[in-house]
Amino acid sequence: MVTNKAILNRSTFDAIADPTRRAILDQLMGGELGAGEIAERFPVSRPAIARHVGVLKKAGLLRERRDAQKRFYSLEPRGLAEVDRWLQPYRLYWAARLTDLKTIVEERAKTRTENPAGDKK
Amino acid sequence: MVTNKAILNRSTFDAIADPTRRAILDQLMGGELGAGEIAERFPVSRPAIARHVGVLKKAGLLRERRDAQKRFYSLEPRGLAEVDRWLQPYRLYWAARLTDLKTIVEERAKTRTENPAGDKK
DNA sequence: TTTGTTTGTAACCATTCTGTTAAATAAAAG
DNA sequence: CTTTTATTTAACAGAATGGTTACAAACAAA
Repeated sequence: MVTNKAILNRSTFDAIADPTRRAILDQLMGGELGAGEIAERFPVSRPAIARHVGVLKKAGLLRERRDAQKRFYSLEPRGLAEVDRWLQPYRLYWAARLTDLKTIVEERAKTRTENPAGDKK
Repeated sequence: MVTNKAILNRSTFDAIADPTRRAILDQLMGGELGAGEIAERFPVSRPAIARHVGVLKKAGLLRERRDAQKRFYSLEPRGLAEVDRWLQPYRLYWAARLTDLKTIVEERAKTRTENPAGDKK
């Protein structure tokens, strides 16, 4: 048994795997939204949205604020930062095209990986 | 017949949602690997790995090279670049909030978007 | 051609999603 | 206290996912 399982928080990747949940995050980029407002923007029932929101919340991708019965949700992007960290080493492969090479350079400096194919700032 | 339902048009996000598939990608960072070599590294059967590889290939995350019966797989990072592009706007969020402020200050010292509750309707 | 090696596909099964409708919870309003 | 508003939770059906074993296909070697 290799048990190469938990490389990092599984729930984050599961959370963003679903297109509806990604769309919810996209909507929240415009700012905080109430639960009903979110549901209105999708062709599925409110309970379905409530559960999607629950998954996102559990994955730490959004924040909840309560006011009376209403619940407002906003982005908590630290969870996505985890995905970003996972992506980081792969970024070396297409690094030449990115405009923001700073983090790549830093990453490469500490982890002496393969060929340092010409990177320039 | 039986409509091979295992491998349909799946998004990149679905492909990387599975921890085994992410681990396969991680293994391939070390360089090209044969199908059998990949399977050896995991506690699941070869057919299971073959299918995971198929999903990754379908998602455009890896490339296949054939030599006799053998098949070698290597990273095709353009697919992950797609994830990176999706992540891009969110990166501004966590960057502006609390992570790696040094980089932020240097890179985009002016765009300190703290975005206060914008209800756009 | 026959045999052995390597790998993918088919069929099957258990488990996990995702969506629905109905009921429950919580707080304000009347 | 009862009703209205806002939202989640419960229960369930149907589809998708991921694992297994058995079989087929492709190719090299004998």
